[in-house]
Amino acid sequence: MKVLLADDHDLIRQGIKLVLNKYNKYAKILESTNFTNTLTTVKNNLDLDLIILDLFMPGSSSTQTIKILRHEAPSIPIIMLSSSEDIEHIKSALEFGANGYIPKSSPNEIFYSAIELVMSGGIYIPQQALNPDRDHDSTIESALTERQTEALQLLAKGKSNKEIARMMNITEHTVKSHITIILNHLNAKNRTQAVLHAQQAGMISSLQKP
Amino acid sequence: MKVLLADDHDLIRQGIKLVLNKYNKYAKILESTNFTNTLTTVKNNLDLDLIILDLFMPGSSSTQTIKILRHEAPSIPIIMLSSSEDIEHIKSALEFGANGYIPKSSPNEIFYSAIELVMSGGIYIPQQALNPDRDHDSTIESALTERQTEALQLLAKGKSNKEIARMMNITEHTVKSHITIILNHLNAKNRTQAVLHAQQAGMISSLQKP
DNA sequence: GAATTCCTCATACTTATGGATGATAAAAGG
DNA sequence: CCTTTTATCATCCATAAGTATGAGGAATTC
Repeated sequence: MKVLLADDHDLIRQGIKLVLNKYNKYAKILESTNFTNTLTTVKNNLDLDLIILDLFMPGSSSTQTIKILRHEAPSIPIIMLSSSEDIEHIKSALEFGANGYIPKSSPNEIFYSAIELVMSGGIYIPQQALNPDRDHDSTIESALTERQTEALQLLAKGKSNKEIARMMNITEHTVKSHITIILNHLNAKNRTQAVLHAQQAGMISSLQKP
Repeated sequence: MKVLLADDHDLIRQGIKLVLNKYNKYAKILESTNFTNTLTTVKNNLDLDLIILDLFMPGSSSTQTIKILRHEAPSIPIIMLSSSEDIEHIKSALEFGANGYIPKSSPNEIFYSAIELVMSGGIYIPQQALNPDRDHDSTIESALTERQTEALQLLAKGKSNKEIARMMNITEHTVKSHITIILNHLNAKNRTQAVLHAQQAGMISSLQKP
């Protein structure tokens, strides 16, 4: 297996190399740290099995990079890497021909799996690219108290005030009090917006069932 | 982890159980071998983490099955299984709300990885399901009509009925008509749930700011 | 001990949502 | 031509959601 690792951060390249080596002990790993370097490496190694590409690399915009690489090597799978979880960039990367996108914050298992699937010809789209990210703590979050946060979690499951009241063992009145504060804090005009904003701010625990 | 394994072939269920057990030693695996059985099991176990569904099972057509299951449990990930690699079937399965599709011929590693990724919230699309025009067909839409879909998009931005009415150039009455149908279709009790279910089903262009 | 914050509950009111039901017109398809 | 689907609008009604305002008790902080 021959992989190109295009990222300008030494540390990250190091980490990925470890993962790749676990995935395949005999993987041949090429590296590049800027755009021109990446491009020439690709041109000279059209037998690459995979390109792992940082979203932000000196020398070219992310979409441009993908576009050009796709043109040079239409059949080599490209996995995008990014520390930021900027949704627009992810979207355009996938549109321009990337085969997968992996947030750098992904646990190793996800990383393995995504590489495996993309190498086998599939496309992997992570949760974050579908629903806005939820990993970084926000300034808004600290503004909500414990009970308010509890209410928000239930709100974010689509529960009604009555249901929330029952589940939190308080009256509907109190729920309304909480919700009003939540709406204000999230700058939302109604509960649906509150949920959306909360999702965007990463304030909602991810693995819950409605 | 609680998984429903819906397949009428003993052998296949056996094999999948092995894979699942490797994936998670303590996975609780339910089984069903026909459509009605599958449906009741789902209804009685809305806390399922995953449904693995054979494309061809006695009692219902494949798309119908997906459709109905999606309706009953809009937020449970569904992975389709199939021995045929009929592209049309794969496509319609994905269109009707499956979160992933795995050919039975897949090597175990792919199988394992796909389960992992779908469970973590992503969508896995295998090579077979992709045609030349990859940007056009990746939209996962449902049986909602055009105007209903439009309304849903606005709903999913947290807009009120009044706002939706203004933006769609119709009366609030009509908006309500649309929304009522949307709620039914998504098996949601209120608009917030509708948005959540639609997000899960991949029915919203979720890359938009609220 | 006083002030503050949080949680709780309450009343009263306005507006939003959602369901039931039905009518009309246009378009599509047999 | 007839049927079905879709989109539109409508009325009536019940319930949900949201706002304003205040008040009491517990815990915390100053």
